[in-house]
Amino acid sequence: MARYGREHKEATRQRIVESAGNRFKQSGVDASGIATLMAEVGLTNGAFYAHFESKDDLVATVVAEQVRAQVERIAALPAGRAGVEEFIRDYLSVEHRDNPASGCPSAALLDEIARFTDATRQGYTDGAGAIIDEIATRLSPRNPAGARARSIGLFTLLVGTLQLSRAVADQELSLEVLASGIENARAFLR
Amino acid sequence: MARYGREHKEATRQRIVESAGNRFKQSGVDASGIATLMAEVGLTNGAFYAHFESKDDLVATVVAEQVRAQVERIAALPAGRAGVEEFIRDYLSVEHRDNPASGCPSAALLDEIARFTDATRQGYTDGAGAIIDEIATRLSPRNPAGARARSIGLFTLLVGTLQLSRAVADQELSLEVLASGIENARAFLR
DNA sequence: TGTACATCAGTGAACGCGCGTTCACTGATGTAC
DNA sequence: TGTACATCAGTGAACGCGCGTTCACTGATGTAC
Repeated sequence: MARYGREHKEATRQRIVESAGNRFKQSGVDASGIATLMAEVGLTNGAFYAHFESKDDLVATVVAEQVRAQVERIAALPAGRAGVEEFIRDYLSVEHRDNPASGCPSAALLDEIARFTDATRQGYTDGAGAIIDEIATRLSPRNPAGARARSIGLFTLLVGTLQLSRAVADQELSLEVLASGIENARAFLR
Repeated sequence: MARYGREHKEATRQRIVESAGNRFKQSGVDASGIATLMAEVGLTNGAFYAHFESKDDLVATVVAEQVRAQVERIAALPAGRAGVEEFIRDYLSVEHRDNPASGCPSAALLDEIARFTDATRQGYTDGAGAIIDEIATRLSPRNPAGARARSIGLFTLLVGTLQLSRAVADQELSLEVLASGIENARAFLR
């Protein structure tokens, strides 16, 4: 339709990436069709290919952007272990459990990422590495390399715990899983 | 075609459930079509509906069967903590990482299970509860209830660790994740 | 023992549907003269 | 200042395809007489 300034197309692309990120985390990638995604940002299906080569291209972009955002969320926490404590509480909260669309992409998509394209997995890998580094630095600012194993343990524990709390149909068990997770995660602070 | 004894239909159904289980864990549920699944057991698409009401019905059956098999694998381990140690080593092995089709359904499917039907999630919940009980009994035979939090922690750590090792594109990082996981998992034995 | 019939697991074509992708077109705006 | 044109983000119909599901049919076997 209209002709816009140079920044307009980039802004539209960004809206697609963000909306798709929410939708992918909520419903899974396979269940999120292009036409639906585009309708959600107020456009029609055809416009998609002015922004992305293919759905795989979008998936790679979205995964990279989502995991980058997760890195930033961690980086924005208070310094040191206090920040990690806050992270654990937020991560294993009922609110996070019940709102995958705005939550951590690893919790929502990790087992699917192994089945995506190499480009997508590479983008995820870079972000996962940054998350591990960020947590390790907070666990042991003087010797982050020595805290890598614990950092990986804390991260995988959080992801597994949130996934399990979302999967189980029993509300009581779900809450027990979250509470146990907080307890278990704190052991990694030592 | 032929008319068979009473046990034949049940055997065919079981072949579908097992083959679908492998396929679901390998490629995901959405990427596994009925016609392909049936061809894998040497039948045509139409025969599927003599065995299951719908694909959702199959998914519920497969998830319940898969998680039940995982419970049995754990139950078959040596008694006590020695069994849990063996479980950790097997679970976080390169072989398990590279063969999702024959591996743990939680590692392959956990984030998707949250998006399945209530019947499927209920079946998963029952199995997950049995896994948690089984591990807790091994961690603390005298007081399994007191070991529930650690049992949940160990299980979620294993699932998250294997998922991450499968997702990352970097072979070195993947091995580091597995090695760290073994180290971290052993902390739950204490 | 031989024949007619009932059973029913499995066949395979067809259904409507939504998928990812393509493409000729639109039309509001910025630019050139 | 006014007009003609180029730009290009977005439109929307159409494509082939595989999906889950339905259904009239097949044909080898067990059973009844």
